[in-house]
Amino acid sequence: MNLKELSELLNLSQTTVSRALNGFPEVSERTRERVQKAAKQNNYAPNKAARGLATGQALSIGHVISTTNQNEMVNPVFGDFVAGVGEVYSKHGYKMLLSIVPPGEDEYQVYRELKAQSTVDAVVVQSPSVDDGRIEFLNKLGIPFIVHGRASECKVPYAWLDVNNRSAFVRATDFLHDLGHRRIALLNGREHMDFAHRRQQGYESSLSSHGIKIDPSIMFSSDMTESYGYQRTAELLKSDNPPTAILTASIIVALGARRAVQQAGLTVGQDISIVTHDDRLSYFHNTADVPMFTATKSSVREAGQRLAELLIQMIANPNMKPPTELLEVELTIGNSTGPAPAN
Amino acid sequence: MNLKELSELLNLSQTTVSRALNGFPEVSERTRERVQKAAKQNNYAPNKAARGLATGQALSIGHVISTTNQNEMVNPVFGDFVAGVGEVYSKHGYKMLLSIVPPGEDEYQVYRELKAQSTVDAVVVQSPSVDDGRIEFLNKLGIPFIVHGRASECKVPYAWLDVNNRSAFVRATDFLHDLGHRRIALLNGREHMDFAHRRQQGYESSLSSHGIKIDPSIMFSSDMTESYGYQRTAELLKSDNPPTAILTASIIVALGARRAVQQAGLTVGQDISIVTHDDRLSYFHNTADVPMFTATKSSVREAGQRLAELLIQMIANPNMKPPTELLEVELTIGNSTGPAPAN
DNA sequence: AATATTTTCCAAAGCGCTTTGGAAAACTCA
DNA sequence: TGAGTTTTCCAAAGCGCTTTGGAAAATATT
Repeated sequence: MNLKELSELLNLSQTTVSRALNGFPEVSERTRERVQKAAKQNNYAPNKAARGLATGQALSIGHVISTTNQNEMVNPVFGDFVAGVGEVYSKHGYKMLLSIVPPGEDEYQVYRELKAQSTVDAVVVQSPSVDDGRIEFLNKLGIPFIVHGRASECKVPYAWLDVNNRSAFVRATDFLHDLGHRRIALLNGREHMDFAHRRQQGYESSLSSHGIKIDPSIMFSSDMTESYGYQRTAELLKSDNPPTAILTASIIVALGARRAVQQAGLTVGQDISIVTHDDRLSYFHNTADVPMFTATKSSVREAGQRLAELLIQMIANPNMKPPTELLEVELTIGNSTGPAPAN
Repeated sequence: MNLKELSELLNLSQTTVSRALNGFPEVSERTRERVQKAAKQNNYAPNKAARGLATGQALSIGHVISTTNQNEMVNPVFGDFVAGVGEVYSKHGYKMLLSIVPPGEDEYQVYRELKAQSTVDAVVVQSPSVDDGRIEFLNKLGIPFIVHGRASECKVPYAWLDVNNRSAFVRATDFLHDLGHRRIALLNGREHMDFAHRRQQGYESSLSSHGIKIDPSIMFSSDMTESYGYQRTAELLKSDNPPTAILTASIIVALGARRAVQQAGLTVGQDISIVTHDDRLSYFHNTADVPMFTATKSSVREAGQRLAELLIQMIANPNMKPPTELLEVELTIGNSTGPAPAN
């Protein structure tokens, strides 16, 4: 069923039917109701391509995921982020267009094509690195976009929504310091990723403000896997001067760290404290009465929702200045921390 | 730059330019090269809406994810599956269209709209339940689709690609039996999910064939979270008649189980054996020289790739009978299993 | 009753592409 | 050389929608 058929069925012109459905004022309520009812009954909906062609809008938002950079899909955060974003898209009639860049192909070329083909109205940039080139590129290309995270070294204005990773890790480190910990290890994500870079800044800033010297030998940076948490922690525990506390970048890493601690016959929260960042992923409920881990929490799903809202505002209002938003984390005390051992 | 402008630039008709770019034979090689070069230089690509309108093809494939059914996005497998699928889509010029159904809204209505609007050429059905209604619905709706998994109770023919979950769990259980284990617990996924249902069948079938009575008190079914693995295992270990081996549905659950075992002061692979299914997610490398867990392995990413290829074949060839494909798993021996304790 | 104003509707253009049905040009062959 | 073939190209229709510019009908104003 297309517009022509529907209008013939109703003995109306295509214009009137279109206007009735799109809420234009120059059609009587009686007619509008009649049209809407018929559309529903006949399961009519305007052809997306035709509508897009006529209006110049794609009603789609692009997410380009590169797998050459293997880290992207290592990202367990992806599912929850997409769920948050997509929910809001749906409410506003937008579709999410996911483009996976196969290994060996050029991510920028994908953006160029999206632009040339008018496939999307805007794009979302995920997992920015410290000096992410996509921001400058997309600005030049002239396609509206928003970044989930930031790129520290990028000084031009652009739209972003980020968690305050720096303050989160300041607070986490301060918290451990208050418990008497003086030797605190850091199991960070890859350091070229902006979020990891900022967390490290927070960690170092807190230590410095308490007069503790920064010791690169207990600071690590890697993909955030369980075995990474396990390996580094096991090594640390065996070292000459083991830490009394560990700061990890994700629950997965924290699980690995905990495994190493237990295997060493020590108790988490007594012999060794662990604080982790927690993206509140739906399959890691760190939310018992007393949570498993003391954590800086921030829901990646809610971040996605908010980011989508900002982006849709930008599309509706192309001349607005790029919005930015910084989300603060919540520090929740769980079972994984306690006073530094007397020693 | 659109087709008209490009053709004027080249002093050719739009037809000729279009044909040159789309590989039609009735244009000379010299002209074709000239056109292709100009297109590249001017960064021309055909407008997607216009092309879709003219050809009747959307060049998009839909994935509809319902969040009312919270389990879907709890699914940590999502990211890797999408990566596999998307890679293949890209190679064939397809885009992936992700539609998140917000809580409280009707998933079927989303499919109806996709159909009415001709937004997609086909859809992928993920995470089918035992009696999944989507299969019958989509058959009636008349939109090509393929299921990742199967629906045991659905008897009409439909396209699917699945892992042989039954045989996987037969093998895993047999393996434990061969090691002398007689009391084997099952930490399954939600039982209405088809994959979980089939795994349970495999488990039960193996036990029965060895004359072991099935004991529902050591069989569990839940969302596959770490704390689920931990809780159930902790309880099992405290029970009167604890198992000597545990079969888990995912690495995440296995990690929880391992935590409980260690906390009870026991050793995995000695006091208690664990076998898990492993979807080979990119952020859980269970691939050391000797892997952490003995596991039935099957890459969800590769499954996605293969499934995408099947679906694209179906689109190209609408009358083919629905393809089906069953992937066998690999059983790899890791550190988490050993002979049943003498006792 | 005649005119002005508002409400209600429509015909047709245009969005950018593909594709049909030919025409012109170039080439064969008798 | 003239008729038939092939190669090379084009004008124009059509995909299904939105939207412009008016016309007809209904209502208000003098």
